[in-house]
Amino acid sequence: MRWTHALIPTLKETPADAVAPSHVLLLRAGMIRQLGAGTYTYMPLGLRVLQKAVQIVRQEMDAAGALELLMPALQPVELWKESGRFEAYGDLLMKLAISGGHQMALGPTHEEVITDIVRDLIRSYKQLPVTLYQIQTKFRDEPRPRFGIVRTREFLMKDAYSIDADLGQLNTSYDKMYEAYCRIFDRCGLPYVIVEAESGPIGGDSSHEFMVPCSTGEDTVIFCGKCGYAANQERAEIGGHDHAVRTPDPAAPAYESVDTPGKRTIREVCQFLDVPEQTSAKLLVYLADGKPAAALLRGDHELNEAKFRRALGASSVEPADPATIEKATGTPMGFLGPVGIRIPMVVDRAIAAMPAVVVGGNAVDVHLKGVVPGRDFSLESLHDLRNADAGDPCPRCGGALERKSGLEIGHVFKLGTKYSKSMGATYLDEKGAETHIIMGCYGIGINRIVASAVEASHDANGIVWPLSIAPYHVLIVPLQVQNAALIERALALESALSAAGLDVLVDDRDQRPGFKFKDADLIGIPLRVVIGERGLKDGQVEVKWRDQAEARTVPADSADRSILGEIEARKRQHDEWCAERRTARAAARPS
RNA sequence: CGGGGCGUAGCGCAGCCUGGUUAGCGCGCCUGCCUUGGGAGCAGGAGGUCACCAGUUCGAAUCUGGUCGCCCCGACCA
Repeated sequence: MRWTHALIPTLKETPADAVAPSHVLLLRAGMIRQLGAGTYTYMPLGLRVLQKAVQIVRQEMDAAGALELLMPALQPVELWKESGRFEAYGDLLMKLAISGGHQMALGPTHEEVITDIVRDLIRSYKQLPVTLYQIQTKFRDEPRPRFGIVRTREFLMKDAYSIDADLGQLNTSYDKMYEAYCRIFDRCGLPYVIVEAESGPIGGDSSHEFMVPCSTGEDTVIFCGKCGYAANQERAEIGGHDHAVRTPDPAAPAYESVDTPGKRTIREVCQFLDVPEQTSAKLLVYLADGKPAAALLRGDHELNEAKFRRALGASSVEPADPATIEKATGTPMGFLGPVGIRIPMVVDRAIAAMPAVVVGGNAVDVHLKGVVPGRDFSLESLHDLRNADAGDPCPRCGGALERKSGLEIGHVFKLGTKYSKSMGATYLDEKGAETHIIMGCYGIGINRIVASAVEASHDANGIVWPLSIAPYHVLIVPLQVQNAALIERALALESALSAAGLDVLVDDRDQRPGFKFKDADLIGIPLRVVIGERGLKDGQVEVKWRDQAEARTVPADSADRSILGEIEARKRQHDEWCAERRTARAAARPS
């Protein structure tokens, strides 16, 4: 492909709206172009990267035995009402009216559609297990699209669904997908980590997310450098609770009531009373399955809603609004406390380790000082309720946890019978008994493969694509394009390399060398071949890898063979690395 | 949905506060000359409903009100 025919609109200046490295560089490299908030065009160069990622995903899904199909993005809302997710998804679901006044939705995911297919077509245990997948555009009315193609309203997703007869089959299907994901991201050259993820109210015994650590990541990963424990902060447990409960000091004085006019937040109260936030506690009121319930946490800690939900045994929790709070407790928000509270309360373990706390007085403009946990309020319902954070003890080994941000590129998830029950998907087992099918779902954000590759691999000059998903393998840069012999040589080299199966771009623009080199670095094609009059005089062309500082020269007459050799060697090296990782995973897997 | 910022040429911006010829600058684009190994130089040129609507005014990019759009922080995120 010649650059002059390729429509690669590179930009020298950084577009003002772009902040994240992947956003800036993909725009500047002419790979994407914004249409509106959360909607992007993939220009030819960007589309090539996307399609290479698609191809890798498809190959590994097929190799794992999954069957590809294609479901409609346009779905009847009735299906969503049937599963109960019409309400649960809320505004995130894009709805539209079609002719005849019918309500339709643009699919944000396809559990409902797949379950609808399966309940008709799967009748017998003999048809199981089966895993189906598709690569398709998804729609979500994101309240806040951001970071370029990281979070958009329309995106390309590979979603797979395993259909199994029992838990044993589900575990096998899940493990296959897990392994396929490792192979996919290994092949894409992404430095991913696998973390335990919150599986939500569905339960299910496991869920893992594949994360690429980077500053634009929207998730927080909590990990232990000592034992390798890693979890999404939504999921991460906190260790070392065994000895934390403290006996109330019998000599402790009674608590006292203090006036705190207008001081509602922890910060305001603590500053007003001149005490550290770690010595205060806050009472948060939620609606758990519609009924008020409270969580008591240390003032500087964050509530983890999933832990709270599990502690209450509820299927959903949501923050109560101020009016509801006042109605349920008799006290407006800002002055709530555990002493004499009238609604069910669970207490975070950290509270039990405190000798005395500052809390709300359950009356306007009143807080209480010197309240003793276990004496002035009950510690019967003690749970791990807060978000783990850096410095907390690891739940496995007790070492100090650390945190970093990560970009979620894949998620594997055991659904169980959530959809087969709500939508009536059953099969007949060996004994002729009607049984609910068991499902798993597995997603990969294809666009995020592209974004995270850039986040993980770029420098001051531009993108450094991994060979496997680079838009082209080789960029040939003829320097003097008016020199017919030189251009001819460049095009001959292109033909030879293309014939050998490589993707080749030729920068045939009539520009100064510096200009072309800058663009070459920006778009990040792995191997650059410079053909100039100077080198050609000595029968040499220059070869330089994007990820290496130094260029080398090779004889021009055999340039095709040496370039092919270099690319093949790189590929082989990467394949071997992938194979080693596979072997290591297989060895680590409990049989 | 709350807070903040911004909308002037394909991109980056100035002008607005203090209304007044033909709305400017840099990059990019077109033509020519010149130059040719890390985003050159000179000359000429094309490109604008100043986001939109309404108002104030003799006169609005500029002042007022409204609408829309975009970005950032937060909330939210199967």
